[in-house]
Amino acid sequence: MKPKDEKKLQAIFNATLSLTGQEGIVGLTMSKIAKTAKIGIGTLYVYFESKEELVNELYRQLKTGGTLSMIDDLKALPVKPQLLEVWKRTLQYRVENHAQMVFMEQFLNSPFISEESRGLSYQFTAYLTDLLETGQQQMIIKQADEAILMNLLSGYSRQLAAHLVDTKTPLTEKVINESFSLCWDAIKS
Amino acid sequence: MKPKDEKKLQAIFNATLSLTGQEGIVGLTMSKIAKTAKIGIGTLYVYFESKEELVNELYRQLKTGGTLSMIDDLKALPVKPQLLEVWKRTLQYRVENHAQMVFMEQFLNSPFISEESRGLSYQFTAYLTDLLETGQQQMIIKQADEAILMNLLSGYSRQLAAHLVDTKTPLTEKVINESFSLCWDAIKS
Amino acid sequence: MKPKDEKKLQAIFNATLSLTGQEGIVGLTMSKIAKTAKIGIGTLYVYFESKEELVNELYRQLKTGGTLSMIDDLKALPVKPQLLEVWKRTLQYRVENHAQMVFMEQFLNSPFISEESRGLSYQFTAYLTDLLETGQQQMIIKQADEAILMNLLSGYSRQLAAHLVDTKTPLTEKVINESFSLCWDAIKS
Amino acid sequence: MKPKDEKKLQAIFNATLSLTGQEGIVGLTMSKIAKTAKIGIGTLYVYFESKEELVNELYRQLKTGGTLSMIDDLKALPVKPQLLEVWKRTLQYRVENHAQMVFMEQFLNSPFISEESRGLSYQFTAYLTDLLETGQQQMIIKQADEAILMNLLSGYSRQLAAHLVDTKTPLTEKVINESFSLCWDAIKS
DNA sequence: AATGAATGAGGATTCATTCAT
DNA sequence: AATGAATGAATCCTCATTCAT
Repeated sequence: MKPKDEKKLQAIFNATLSLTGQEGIVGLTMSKIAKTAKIGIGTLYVYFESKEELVNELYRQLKTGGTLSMIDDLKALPVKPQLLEVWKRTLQYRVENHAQMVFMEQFLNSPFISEESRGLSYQFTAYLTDLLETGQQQMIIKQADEAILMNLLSGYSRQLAAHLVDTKTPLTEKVINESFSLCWDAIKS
Repeated sequence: MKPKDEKKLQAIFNATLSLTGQEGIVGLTMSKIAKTAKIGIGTLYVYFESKEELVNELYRQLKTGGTLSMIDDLKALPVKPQLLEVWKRTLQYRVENHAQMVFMEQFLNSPFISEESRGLSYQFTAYLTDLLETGQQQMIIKQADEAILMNLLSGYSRQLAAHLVDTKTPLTEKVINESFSLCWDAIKS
Repeated sequence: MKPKDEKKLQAIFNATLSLTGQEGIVGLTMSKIAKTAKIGIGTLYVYFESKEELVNELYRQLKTGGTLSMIDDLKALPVKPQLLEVWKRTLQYRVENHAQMVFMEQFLNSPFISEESRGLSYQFTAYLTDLLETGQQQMIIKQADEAILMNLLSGYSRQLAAHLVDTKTPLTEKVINESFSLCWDAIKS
Repeated sequence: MKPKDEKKLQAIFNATLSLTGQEGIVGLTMSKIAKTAKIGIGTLYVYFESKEELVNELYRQLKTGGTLSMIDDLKALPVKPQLLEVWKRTLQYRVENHAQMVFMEQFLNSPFISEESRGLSYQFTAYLTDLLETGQQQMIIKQADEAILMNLLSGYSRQLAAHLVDTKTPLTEKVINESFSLCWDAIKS
């Protein structure tokens, strides 16, 4: 990759996200991306060697620039408030960046994904697992297998965000608190 | 659909599921399906008018023959045992039929899905919503918005099953009970 | 060819003519012929070894059963009345059997035509040439090259019949007489 | 149509005409056209969206660039000399451009023809009808129905040209004059 | 660096023909 | 004799990628 123009790069990524939202990753073609990004097809190949590279690069950017980046300032908080804040931010991010979520999900099941990209999937999980472990050590979270706990949080968050977007329900404080309350009741010891 | 040979029809569906599991719905081609099902490409078009029809028909069959069919005998049970049994069966079904789950998920985000197929998505949800409502009337389930409750169950179940398959963890009674215990703590009033 | 059932054979020919009239010889398929003739595709191959044979056979039948058969009783007439009668019958035949005309024309330009079929094209022409020659010997027809005369008659007849069918104009005595009058003025010496 | 390279466009049209001449419009395939025009199949689709568009576009070009364009300078001539000149030019054009004539005829009976293309068919006819009407007003042409007159001219011209090409007879002045003489005798009052 | 015309491998679909019933 | 399911070669068309400008 030899990014020359940051604006063009963003236009390409935005076009890719927008098109995936509309027709799914199945209908994604290089010429549509170029047209939507208002550049020539040839130019696309100046920025990315192939469709596969484009799509993996976008995935990497979303992973590192997305949920992962939003937790750095929270690590000092106690477990429950930290979890609430993570819950809130994650829901917010997922609702506000639905196109990104759709892209990532479809990408994970596509033949385009590289081994390297697949590795990225688990970094946020790792953070959450750590947090839950801390809670268990403090005796405030159930002593169940971490995967059992983790999957509730991540699966619920994913599904709820999708539901809110699908039904165009706004993400109010009430929804955040009610849903987090369920989570907490589920995992607290 | 003009099913002439039930065995061939099943071979086609199995081939489609198997291929989707390997390369995702993006990599699904008619010739691969035919080759995997050990029939001629032309034969595929004797059974289905197009790729779209094939894939929608398979989805319909999975929806009506899958989770939906497993709940008829439970409706007499009290809410909590009924929910536990549904939880158990759903997890079991999802773990044992992972290819089907992957197919359905990818299909929902593909450009192949017809309006009619999209309508099928919500029947199991409707059953669960009913059950939760009954629980609320009996004052044993939280008075939260049903979507808030529903999404926890469905999102968790989906994620947990995927995790078990991914990590090749067997679905033991312990896992079923522990995970259901989380669910129940989350939604009980 | 092993014609077993004359009715079925005619049903096949009628279906072929009807379909050619609707979509041209380009859109002619064996399965459409079978469906229109209300027989199984397999049965078609009991009557004809191939599409090519079917279509050549039909052509032969039209040629020998059509214009060629209508002139036997006229050969005794004097030139002008004979020509008028041929003109009349030919126009009538062409207007009433337009589907046949379309089929023959398209067939002549298709890759299906066999050498043998191509030979059939010229029998009617030969009769007309003879008749014109007789007229020339009797000094009532111009001493021009026969092809020059012939092509006027055949080209005009073809075009006029097509025009009448196209504009749904009925073939009245007036039209027959006026058009023949033109022909006669053209070729008389 | 987005003509990028005029030479390539002409190569495509020439290939199409040549192939139609050989095997008829039935045997016309996109890959044969590409191969004959010495371009890639994909390139064909840069110039034309579909086989149908290609073939309709060619028809339009032949119609507007062919017989229609050859009559502008004649409109000042008196009726008979004008008709003779049109007769001559039309014959010449048809003999010299036989592939075009075959293509247009087959195209008219193909399922490819669009409504728009069908409309083009009648412009030359309209010119001739006008000319004949003028002749009728000047009392030098028979007062017969114009269609009766028209079809003789057009049908004869078509047939004669086809005959000349078929028998490889050169189009001499003698042929032109003799045939026109027949026409004139037919229609003069 | 930017472009888009050119390319052909690959995908969906059709259709003449075969063959077991 | 009659049938139509089964077949795959051949067709139309798409799309990732290249390359000359």
